[in-house]
Amino acid sequence: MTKRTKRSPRSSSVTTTRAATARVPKVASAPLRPKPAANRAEKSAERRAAIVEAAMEEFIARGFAATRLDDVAKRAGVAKGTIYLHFTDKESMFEELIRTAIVPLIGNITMAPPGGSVRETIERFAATFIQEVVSTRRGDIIRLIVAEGPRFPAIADFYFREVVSRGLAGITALIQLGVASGEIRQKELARFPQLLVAPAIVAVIWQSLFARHAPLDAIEMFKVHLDLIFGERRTT
Amino acid sequence: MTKRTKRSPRSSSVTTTRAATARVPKVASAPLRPKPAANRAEKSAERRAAIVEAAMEEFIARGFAATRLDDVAKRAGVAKGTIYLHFTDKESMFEELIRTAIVPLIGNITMAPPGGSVRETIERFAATFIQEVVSTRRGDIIRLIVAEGPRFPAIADFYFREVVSRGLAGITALIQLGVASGEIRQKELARFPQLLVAPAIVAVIWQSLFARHAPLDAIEMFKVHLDLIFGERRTT
Amino acid sequence: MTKRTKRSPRSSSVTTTRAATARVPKVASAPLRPKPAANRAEKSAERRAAIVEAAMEEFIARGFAATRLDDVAKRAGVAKGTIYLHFTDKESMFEELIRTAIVPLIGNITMAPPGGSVRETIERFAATFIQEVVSTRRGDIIRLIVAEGPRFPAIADFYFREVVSRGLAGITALIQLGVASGEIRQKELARFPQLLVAPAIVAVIWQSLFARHAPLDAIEMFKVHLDLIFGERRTT
Amino acid sequence: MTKRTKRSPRSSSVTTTRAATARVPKVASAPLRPKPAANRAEKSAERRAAIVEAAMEEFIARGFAATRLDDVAKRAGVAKGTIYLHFTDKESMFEELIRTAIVPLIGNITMAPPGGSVRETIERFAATFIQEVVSTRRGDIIRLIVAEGPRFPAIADFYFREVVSRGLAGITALIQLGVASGEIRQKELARFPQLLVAPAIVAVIWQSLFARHAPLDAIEMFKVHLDLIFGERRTT
DNA sequence: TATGAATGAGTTTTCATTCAT
DNA sequence: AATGAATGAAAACTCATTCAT
Repeated sequence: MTKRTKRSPRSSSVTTTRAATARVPKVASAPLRPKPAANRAEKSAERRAAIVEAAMEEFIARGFAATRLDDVAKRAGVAKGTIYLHFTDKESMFEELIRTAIVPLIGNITMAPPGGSVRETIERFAATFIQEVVSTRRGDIIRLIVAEGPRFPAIADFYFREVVSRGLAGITALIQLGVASGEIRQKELARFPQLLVAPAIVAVIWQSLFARHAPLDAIEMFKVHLDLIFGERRTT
Repeated sequence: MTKRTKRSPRSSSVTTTRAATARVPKVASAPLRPKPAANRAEKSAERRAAIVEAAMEEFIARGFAATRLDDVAKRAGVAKGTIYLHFTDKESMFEELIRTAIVPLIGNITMAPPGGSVRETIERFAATFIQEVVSTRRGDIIRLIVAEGPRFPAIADFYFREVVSRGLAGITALIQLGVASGEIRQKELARFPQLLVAPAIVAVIWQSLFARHAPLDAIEMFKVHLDLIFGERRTT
Repeated sequence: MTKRTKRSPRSSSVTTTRAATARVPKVASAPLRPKPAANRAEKSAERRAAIVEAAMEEFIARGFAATRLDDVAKRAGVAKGTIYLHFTDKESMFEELIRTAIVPLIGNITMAPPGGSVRETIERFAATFIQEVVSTRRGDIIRLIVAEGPRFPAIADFYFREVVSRGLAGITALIQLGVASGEIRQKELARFPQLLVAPAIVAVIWQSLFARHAPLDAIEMFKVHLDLIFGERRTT
Repeated sequence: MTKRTKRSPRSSSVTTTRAATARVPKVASAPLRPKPAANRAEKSAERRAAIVEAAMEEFIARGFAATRLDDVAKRAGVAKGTIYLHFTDKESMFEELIRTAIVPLIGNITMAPPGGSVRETIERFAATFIQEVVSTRRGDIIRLIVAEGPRFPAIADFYFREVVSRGLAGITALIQLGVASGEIRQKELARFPQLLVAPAIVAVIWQSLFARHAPLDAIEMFKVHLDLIFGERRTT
C-alpha cells in the first residue's frame, strides 16, 4: 500500500462479504462429510480456509512485507496461483485476514453474559479474553495490528470502528454501572476505559516479546489490577 | 564489473579552482572557518547522523522489511553506498538504530530526581515519559520494537535486559517505598510493576493507531490511573 | 516490496483464446502434438539446456567473476529469474556446469576400444581427444578449469578425483602395457603419465591463446610426440 | 575490456615506458640509503613497487575481475586513491603488471650460458625454469595469463610476441643444434618446439591445481622427458 | 602527493504476479 | 479451478573511480 502507485479496484466490500460467507469453521466442518466426498464448493472453501490459516501464521511470524506467498502456499498445501483465485493480491489478502480474524473476538466479547456484580462480569470477561487471546495465537494478531497498523490505515480504521470503539463503549457502560452501584469509587475511570484493558494489552505484548525471559501470569496480574479498581478482593 | 563506463566528472565544473581553495593544512584549518565548513571527521559524523535520522523515520513509517535503503539514502541526502560506510548491512543498521535510540530514554528514566512523595516522583516521571516519548517520535520506536521484536530476538533481548528489566526493577522499588510509607495500599502491586506503566504503553499504541479517530489525553489518563493506585487526588 | 506496480499483461494479446486451447489433460496431451509443441516438463528441460549452453559460452568467454547472469539469461532467451529456478546461485551454477561438462569427456575416454598395439590405442585416443576437445568448445572448459580452479577448490578437487586421477591411471596402465610388450623403451615413463598428455594440454592452451598468431597442428604434434616415446614411425 | 564502452586513451606505450623506468629492483634499492631519509622520487617508487607487488598477489589469487583495488591498496599499505597516481585504471594496471612481470623471465631465459652439450644446456635451462617459475609465484603468472588471456587479447599478443615466439625460436635453434650434433634423433621435433616445454607448462598447472592432492616432482619428470628426446641418460 | 570518504552504476538475488497447461 | 514455471521489476549490496582536503 505504502508505495503502490496504481491499485486495481479491490472492492473491499465485496471481498469482505466473500470472506464472511466462505469462512468455514475448520475443525467443525470435517465430520459433516466423509473426507473424500467433498464437492467443488466445499473443496474450494477448504482450500480457502487453509490459505487463510497459513497466511495468518506467516503474517504473524514475519509481518506483512517479509511474508512470502510462496511460503503461504506451501504451508497451505496449495499452488501459488491458487491464492490468486481467492484473493486479489497480497495486500488485500492481508487486510481481509485481519478483518476476518477479529470476527470471533467480537463474538466472544459481546456475548459476555450479564449476570452478577460488575466485578464478576469484568473478571469473567477478562478471564475469557486472557485465555482466548493473550495465551493464544490471536494475541499475535493484536500485535500484528499494532505492527502494521500505521502502514495499513484501512485496517486501523476498521479495527477502531468495529472493535475498539465498540469494546470501549461496552466497558464504559460497565464502569458506569459499577460507579452507580458503588462498586467502583473512581468516577473518572469512565473517562478512560482504556485503563481497564491496559493490562490485557500489556500482557499480549509481553507474551510475544518477553515471555521467554520472564513469564507473566496475566490472570493474576489482571486480578491485582481489578483490586486497584474495586478495592481489595476477598477470595482468589 | 569489467563493464563500467567512465565516470563523468561530477558537479565541480571548474576543476582548476580546486588548487586555489584547497591545500589548507588539515588540523589548522578548523579555526579558520566558523560553522558551515566542517572538517572531514565532522562531516562524516554529520552524514552518519543524517543516515540515522533518515533511517529512523523510514523504519518507523514502514517497518524493517518494507524500508528501502534507497529511500533512506535519498532522505539523508547521501548516496546509497555511503550507508555501507557506516553500517554493515540493513539488518545490523536496524539493530544498532534501535539500540542507540533508547539510550536517551534510559538517561531520562534514571535521571528521575528523588524528591517528594512516591506519587509525586511517579507523576513527575510519567509526565516526562509522556512528553518525551508518547507525544514524540520516540513512542514510535516502542511500537517498532513491538512490531519487529519477534523477528529480531536480539533486539527483544537487548531491550528486555537494558530497559524493561531495569525499568521494572526501579518501579518495583518505588512501589515498595510507597507501600512502606502507606501511600500505596495494594501490596500486591509490587508483584506486577507492569501495571503501573501499562497506561503509558497503551497511550503509545493509541497515539500511533487511533489518535486521529479519538485523541487521548495521556497525562490525564495517567493521573486517573494513579488515583486508582494512590487513592483520589485532591487537585487537578 | 510493497511498491510493485501492477504488471502489465504480457505478450499474449488475446487472453480469451486461452480457454479454447487450454484444458488438455496433462498426460494424454503429449501424443497429440508432434515435436514443436513440447509439454511442460520438456519445455523446462529445454530452457534449462539453453541456460546451461548460454552460461557455458559466457563463462568461457569471460570467466566466472566477469560473467553477468543478465547476459546468460539474455543469451538463453529466458528471464533472469528463470535461472534461479534451475540453480541456487551463480556459484553453484558454475560448479555444476563444470561438473556436467566433463561427463561426455569421461565417456569418450573410458570408451577407448582396446584393439591393436599400445601406440595405436593411444593414437586413437589422442585423435579423439584432439578432435573432440582441443578443436572444440570443450577445450575452453579445460582452460576454464585452469583459470578458475584455484578460486573453486571444489572444482579442482572434483576434477582431480573424477578425471585426472582416473585418466592418469588408465594411461599408466597403457604405458606399462607398452613397456611389457617392448613398444616403449623408457620404463620411467610410467612414473609420469602426465608426460604423455602434456602435448594435448599445451595444444588446448595454445588454441585459445595463440592460434590466431600461429596455428598449431595438434594431431601432427602429437604424432611427433609419440615418435619420441615409441620410436620413429614409418608412415605419415 | 570486454564490455567497457569508451576507454579513455591509455597510451600503452607510455605506460610501458613508465613501468620500465619506474620499476626499481625491490631488494637492491633498500641499502642505498638509510631507510627514513628517502626522497620524494624514491618514496614514490617504493609505493609503486608495493602496489605492483600487492596487485600481483591479488590478481594471482583471484583473477582480474574478482580482485578489489581496495584489497590491493590495503595489502600495499597505501590509500586507494594512490593507485590512481600510478595507474590509469584497473585494467591498464593489470596489463602493465603482466607485462613487467615477465621481464625478469626473459632475462633468465636469454641469459642461458651456452657451454656443454645440447642436453646439458636444456637441462640447465629447465632446472632454472622449474626452480624460478614452476616452484614460485611466477608460475601463477603463467596460469594467470592462461586464465585471462582470452579477455585481454593485448596481453596474449604481447606475451606471444615477446616471450613465446622468442622462446620457441631459441628452443628450435637448440633442437636443430642437437639434431645436427646427433644428440637428438627425432628431426621432426624442431617443427614442434612446444613439445620440449610442454612438461614445464603441465608442471605449472599441476602445481596450482593438484599439488595438494598429489605432489609432482617437476625436475624428475623433466629428466624423464629429456630421456625420451635424447635417449636414456646414464647418471642422475 | 597522498588520502580515504563519497559516489552511483552495475550486479546478484528475490518474489508478487501472470498464464499456458 | 488448480497448478507452478516463468517473468521482470525492485531491492540489497559492491566496488571502480573521483575529489576535497
